[in-house]
Amino acid sequence: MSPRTREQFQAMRARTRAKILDRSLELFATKGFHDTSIQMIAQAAGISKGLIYSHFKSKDELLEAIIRQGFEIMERETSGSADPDPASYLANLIDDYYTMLLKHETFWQLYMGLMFQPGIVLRYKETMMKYYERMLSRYARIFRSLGIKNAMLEARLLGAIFDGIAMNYFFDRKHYPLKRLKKILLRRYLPDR
Amino acid sequence: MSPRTREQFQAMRARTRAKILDRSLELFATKGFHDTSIQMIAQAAGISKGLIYSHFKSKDELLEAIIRQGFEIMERETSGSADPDPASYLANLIDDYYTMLLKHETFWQLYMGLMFQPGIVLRYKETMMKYYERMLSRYARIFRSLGIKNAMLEARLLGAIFDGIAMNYFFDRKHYPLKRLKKILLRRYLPDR
Amino acid sequence: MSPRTREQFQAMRARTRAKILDRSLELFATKGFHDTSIQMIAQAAGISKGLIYSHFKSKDELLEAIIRQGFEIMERETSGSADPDPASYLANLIDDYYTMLLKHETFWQLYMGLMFQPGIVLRYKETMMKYYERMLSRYARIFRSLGIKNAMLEARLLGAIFDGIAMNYFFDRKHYPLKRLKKILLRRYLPDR
Amino acid sequence: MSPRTREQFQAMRARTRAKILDRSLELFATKGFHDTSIQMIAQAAGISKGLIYSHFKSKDELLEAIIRQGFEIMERETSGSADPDPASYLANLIDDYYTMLLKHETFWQLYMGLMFQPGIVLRYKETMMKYYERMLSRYARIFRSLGIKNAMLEARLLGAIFDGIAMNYFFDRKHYPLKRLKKILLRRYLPDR
DNA sequence: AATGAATGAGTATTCATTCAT
DNA sequence: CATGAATGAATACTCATTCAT
Repeated sequence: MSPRTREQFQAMRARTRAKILDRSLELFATKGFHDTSIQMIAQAAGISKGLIYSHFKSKDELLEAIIRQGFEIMERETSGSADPDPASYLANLIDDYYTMLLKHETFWQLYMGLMFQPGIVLRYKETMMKYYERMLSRYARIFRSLGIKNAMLEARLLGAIFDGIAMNYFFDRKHYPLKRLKKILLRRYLPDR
Repeated sequence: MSPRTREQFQAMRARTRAKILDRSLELFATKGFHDTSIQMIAQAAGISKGLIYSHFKSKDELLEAIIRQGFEIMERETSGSADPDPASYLANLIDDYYTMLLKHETFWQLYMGLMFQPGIVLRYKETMMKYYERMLSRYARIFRSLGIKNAMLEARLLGAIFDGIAMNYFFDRKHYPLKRLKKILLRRYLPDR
Repeated sequence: MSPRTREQFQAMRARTRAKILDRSLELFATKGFHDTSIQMIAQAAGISKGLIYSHFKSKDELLEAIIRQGFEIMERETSGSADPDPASYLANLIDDYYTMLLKHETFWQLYMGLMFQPGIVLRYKETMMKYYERMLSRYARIFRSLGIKNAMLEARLLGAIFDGIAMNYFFDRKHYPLKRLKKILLRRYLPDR
Repeated sequence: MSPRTREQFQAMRARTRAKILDRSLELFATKGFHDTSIQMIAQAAGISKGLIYSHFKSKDELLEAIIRQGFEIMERETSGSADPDPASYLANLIDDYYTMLLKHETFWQLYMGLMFQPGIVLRYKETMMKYYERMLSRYARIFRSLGIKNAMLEARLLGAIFDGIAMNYFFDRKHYPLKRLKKILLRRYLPDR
C-alpha cells in the first residue's frame, strides 16, 4: 500500500496510452474507423471507455495521435541508411519500402484507407503531404545523383508504383505476388545487376 | 385527368433513379459512404428520403447499384478498341486508362476509397475482383503478344502503376502532374516511338 | 366503348369495395392490423393504393367498416332460429356458436385480437359491447325460460366459455379438440339428452 | 472520489432494469406493443432511450424478457399449494386462478393481447404453449384423481373458462361481475359444498 | 375513376461523450 | 486514477396519406 511514485504512475499511464494506440490502430485498420467503436477499443485494450477519454479528448484526436505516431516511426526508421553508391541507394530504397510495408502493415493499411475518406483526410492532409513530399525528395535526390533526367517526375512514378503495389496487396493479401513484383521492380530499375 | 400511362410512370421512375444514383455517387465519392446520410442524398437530389427507398431497399443496395453501374459503364467502354499492332495496343491501353480516369473520375474515386473500407469491401470484393482480373488479363495478353516474359506479372505491375497514379491524383488533384506522368509512362513502355 | 350506365359503375364500385373489405379482413386477422400495410391490401386486392382511399378515408376507417360489416353479418345470421322448446334453444345456441365460429373464423379472430389492443378497442368498444350484450340477453332469456336462477350470470359464464374456447382454438387451430369440447359442453348443459 | 464498486454498479443496473421491465409491461399491456414507443417507455421510466438499449438489445428482446419474467413469476407462485383432499385441490385451483389474475393483472392482459397478434405470437408461441400445457396437466391430474372421465378434455374446458373470464374481465374491468362468476364456478365444480 | 410517384412524420437503434462515485 | 451508467443527437428505414395526371 505504499503510494506509487510519480515515475510509476507515469510509466503506467504510458503503458495504457500505448495499449490504446496499439489496439485502435489495429481495429481502425482492419474494421475501419467508423466501424470501430470506442467500446470496442476499450474492450480490446482491457480498460474502460472513460479511461480512453482521459488520454485522448475524442475519437478524432485518437486517430490523429495514431497517424502522428505512425509517421514518426516511419520517418525515424527511413532516415538512416546512407550509402555511398547511388545504385545501391536505389536498391535500398526498394528494399526499405518492402520492409516498411511488411513491418508496419497495419498502419500502412489504415493510412491508405484514410486517403480516400475525404472527411477525415482533410484534417491530416497537410501532415500526410509533408511526409510524402519528404519521401519523394529523397527518391528524387537519388535519381538525380544517378544522372536521370526528370528526377522529380521519376520519383513520383516510383511513389505511385509503391502505393499501387501496397493498395493491391492490401486488397488481396493472400494471393498477391508481392515478392515476385519486387524482383521485377529491381530488374527494371537496376537492369545491370 | 386521364391516368398516367405506364410509359409516363416508367419515365418518371427512371429520371428519379438516375438522379439518385448520380447524386449518391458524387456524395459517396467526395464525402465517403459513412459520412453521407440518406437525408443528404435526398436533399442533393431534390427529393424526399422516402422516395430513395422506393428505388433502393437500403443504403447498402444503393451503393451496390452504383458500383454495378460503374463497372458496367467501365466495361462497356473498355471492351472496344481492337488494334492490329500490339505496340499501339499498349499505347491505347495507357491512353484508355487516362481517358477513363478523367471521364469517370468520381466513380474511380469512390471505387478506390471502398477498397480500403473492410466492412464494405467484403460485400463487393468478388465483383471488384472479377472486373480487375478481366482487366489484368487484357493487359497480359498484350504483353504476351509483344513477346514479353512474365506477362501476367508485368500486367500486375502496370495495374499497380495505374492504381498508384490514380490514388495520388485523387489525393491532390490540383497539383498532381498527371499528364507529365503519362508521357514518362509512354516513353518507358514504348521507348522506340 | 358504349358508356357504362350508372348501375354498372355502382356495381363495379361495390365489387371493388367488397374485395377491399374481404382482403383486409383476411390480412388484418392473420397478420395483425399493424403488420398489414395499405400496400399489401392493394396488392392482395389487385388494385392501387389510391383506389383504397377513394373507398375509405383512412386505414382506421377501413378497419371500422370491417368490424361494422362483421357485426351486421353476425347479427343477421344469429337473429333467426326461433324454437318452441327451450332445451333445444340451448342446443341450438351451442350449435349456432360453433357454426358461426367456423363460418366466420377470420372475422372472429380479428375481433378477438382487437379486444386486447386498447388503442384500437376504444373506438369500437361501444359497438362491440352492444353486440355482446344483445347476445348475452338472448342467452339469459333462454336460461330464464329453463327456470335457471342467476340467468344473466349463467349467460355471462356461457359467453366466457365460448370466448375462451375460441381463443384457445385460434392459438393452436390445428391441434385444438374443438369438436370434442362441443360434446362435453352439450353434455354438461343438456345432461338428460 | 473512489470508483464505484462492482456491487454498486450491479445495484444500479438492477434498479434500472426493473424500472424498464415494470414500465414496459404496463405500457405494452395497456397501449399494446406496437403503440408503445421506446421513447414512451424511457419517459415513463424517467431515463433516456439509450439506456434501455444498454439493457435490452431490441424492443423485441425487451418484450421477450417481460414474457419470460412473467411466466417465471407465475410458475413460481403456482407450483406450491399441495393439498391432500382432491376436492380442495379444485377449489384451490379456482382460487389460485383468481388470485393470480388479480395479482398479475397487467401481465395477464399483455399475455392475452399477444395471443392474437400473429406476428408477435410466433416468436413466443412455444414458450407460451409449454407454460399452458403444464397448467393443463395440473388440472387434468386433479380431475383424474377425482375420478372424472375425459380428464384432459375437462382440463381444457376449465382452461377455456378461465381464459374467457379473463378476456371478458379485461374488456370491461369496471362492470364485469368477477366475484359472482367465481361463486357460480365453485358451485358448479364443487356442488356438494 | 385509377394509378403509383412522392411526401414526411414517426420509430428503432447506435454511439461518442459526460460524469458521479 | 478508473469505472461504466447515463445521455441525446444522429441515422436508416417504414408507411399512411396526398396528388398530378
